[in-house]
Amino acid sequence: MKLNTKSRYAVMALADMAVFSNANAVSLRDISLRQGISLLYLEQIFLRLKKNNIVKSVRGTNGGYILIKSPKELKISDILLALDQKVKTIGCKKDSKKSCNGKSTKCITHNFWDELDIHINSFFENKKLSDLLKNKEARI
Amino acid sequence: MKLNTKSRYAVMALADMAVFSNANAVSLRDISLRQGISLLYLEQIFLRLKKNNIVKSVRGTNGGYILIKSPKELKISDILLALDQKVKTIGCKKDSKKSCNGKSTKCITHNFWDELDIHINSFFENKKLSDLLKNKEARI
DNA sequence: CAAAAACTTGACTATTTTAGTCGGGTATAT
DNA sequence: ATATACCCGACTAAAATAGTCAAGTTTTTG
Ligand code: FES
Ligand code: FES
Repeated sequence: MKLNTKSRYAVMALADMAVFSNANAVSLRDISLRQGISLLYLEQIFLRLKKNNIVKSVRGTNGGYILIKSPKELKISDILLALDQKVKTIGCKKDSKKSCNGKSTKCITHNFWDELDIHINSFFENKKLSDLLKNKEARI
Repeated sequence: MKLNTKSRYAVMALADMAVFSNANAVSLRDISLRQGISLLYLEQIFLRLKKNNIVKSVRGTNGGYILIKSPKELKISDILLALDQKVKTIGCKKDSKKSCNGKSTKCITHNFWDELDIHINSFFENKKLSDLLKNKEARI
């Protein structure tokens, strides 16, 4: 039950932006240096963040990325969604007629996994990017 | 963010046992047929459940497995633990001196992931196997 | 204008993890 | 005896993941 690194880095990078942008664009190069994440990897991640309207870009010298929403408004669930990091603890589709084992009825554990998904998703729904910044001592 | 099938099948199989055992041992063959899980795979799973004292076995004809605790007492977290399905949403070790990016201080997001782990683990801690059986209509 | 900074994009690959199988056991009830 | 059912380590194919590469385009600044 692990989160993939793409999502982890995305949250990390956006948190970095929230701290270090002073209404300026933040370049991936700077984030890469501060957070120790590969620049090439960040590019790939920000491509998706941009496509999903989490950030907007400024090209050219002194360019970089800018958060579209304020950290107080940006939900962690928005970030994960942008990276296709769905919280689906099992493969069985909620709306499909087929159960996880190919039978026509839902299996004995189905409702339980549904509850789990809701439990986890609500955590991400209720957390804002700004919530991560509260104890700034923890920052690098 | 997915649960692996081993854990999923383990919960499913144990729920099956809770429903169909009448103080008798339940054979893997029966579980396999009822739940549509490969017998060979079940054997591998129950090996671990046995080693971790979730079930005990009865060999020979009419043998099978028996739940050690009652479904009311068996926590889902116990089951996951038996299968090494740790809920560790990131790789960073809690107690280690090293952060996720190799630096000596904890990264900006560290506490957040810790909270997430606690959130998910408490869900599994508070659910008992018997909780899955409440709406028996859902069973196959 | 030239050059550097920085974003854009798709494709590509090595590694790791996962899911599931195989083969050859051993114990026990009837 | 023999069928049933647990025991156990090793093995493999397929999928997911993490991360790289190559070849751009755009904009600022000297
Ligand atoms: S039918 Fe949905 S999890 Fe089994
Ligand atoms: S230091 Fe623990 S998650 Fe980054």
